[in-house]
Amino acid sequence: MSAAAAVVELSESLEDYLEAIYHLEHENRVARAAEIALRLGVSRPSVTGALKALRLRGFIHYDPYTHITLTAQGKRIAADVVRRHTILKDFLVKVLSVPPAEAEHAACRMEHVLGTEVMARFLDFARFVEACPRAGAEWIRGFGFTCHDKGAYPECQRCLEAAKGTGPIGLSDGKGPGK
Amino acid sequence: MSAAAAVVELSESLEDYLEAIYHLEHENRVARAAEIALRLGVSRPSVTGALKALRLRGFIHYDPYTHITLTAQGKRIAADVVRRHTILKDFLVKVLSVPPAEAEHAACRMEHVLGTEVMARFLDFARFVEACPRAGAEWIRGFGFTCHDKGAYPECQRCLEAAKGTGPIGLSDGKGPGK
DNA sequence: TCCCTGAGTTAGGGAATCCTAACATAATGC
DNA sequence: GCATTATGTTAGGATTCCCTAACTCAGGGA
Repeated sequence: MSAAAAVVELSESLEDYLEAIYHLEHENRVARAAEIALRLGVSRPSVTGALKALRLRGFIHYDPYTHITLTAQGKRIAADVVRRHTILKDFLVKVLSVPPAEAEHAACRMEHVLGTEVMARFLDFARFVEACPRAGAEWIRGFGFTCHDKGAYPECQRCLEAAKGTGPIGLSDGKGPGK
Repeated sequence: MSAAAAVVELSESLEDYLEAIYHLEHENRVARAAEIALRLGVSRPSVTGALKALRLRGFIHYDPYTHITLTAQGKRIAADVVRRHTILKDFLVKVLSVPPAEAEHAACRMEHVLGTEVMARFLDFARFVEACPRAGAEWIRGFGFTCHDKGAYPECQRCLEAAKGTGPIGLSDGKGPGK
């Protein structure tokens, strides 16, 4: 959209590499291939390949046997991926009460597939819920606690009972084939 | 985990094919390759390849030049994908007020990456919001309307103003690099 | 200084997914 | 029944992403 729009489409995989480099650069000032491999659970040759692809696109400074740092453009993209990740994880944890470890995992996947508009809604909603004095965090907590502590918000039980029945949302009753 | 657990891991791509076949079977009783290709925006040879992969895994009845139908197992998996899609789209539209077309697109991507637990939270939350007399649909609509009609719920404006500021959620102020 | 170790790379492959071009089959219309 | 058209398949290739095995390079210790 804007002039700052990404010229090159990044694959999910390359976004993951960029994100890892971003984190490692923050932790250690530079990223090293072995650490990237460890973090992403891939082999070192896979990292080398990805680094070449990222350099080709102008996202990292890199030459064989040198340390790796993000270019300005790379930093911008990586920061955006990290931002999306954080927004999604926060939403999952704070609004939907998904356990942090699972939220982390789900955010890792979701971060690559949602557009700017949808991301903005996730962010706004989470903020709204935390800020709204009419319902807000307390209200949400009523929902959240049901996942861990059925008795914490007794006044919410009635709503939850209703919600568990076949509501207007969802095709089935929620006991699909599972997986 | 259970005996009903998927024995074979399906790729996102194959899940999409299965989903398309499911819909076409419902619309036309049988699915045909050209329609699948049209629906998924791929070439007909790509469909042939996918059909072989799905047959190999026991998800469809299929022989060259014949019509395509889902096996019992295929139907189960496909129905689950469709269910996830519906839950996510409903959530995006009803809770986050994402425009239907965009919600459709986002749901298409999300449906492949979220586990059972997270899906359950999305479903429960949407039902809860619609069922809760304390806040529920009205409350959510206050949020939703802000996306389309700033003045509809004036009593929500204060919360929304607060939410727009730098809240506890999100790394940046929301004006990231965009994409 | 020289060698050893570990980090990084190249070489060579495999799986998944898509494509185009060309061929085979089925269905339709006269 | 036969030609035309639409549908479906095969052949051949490109891309992405990952792997293992083997080689190269750089830095630390004797």
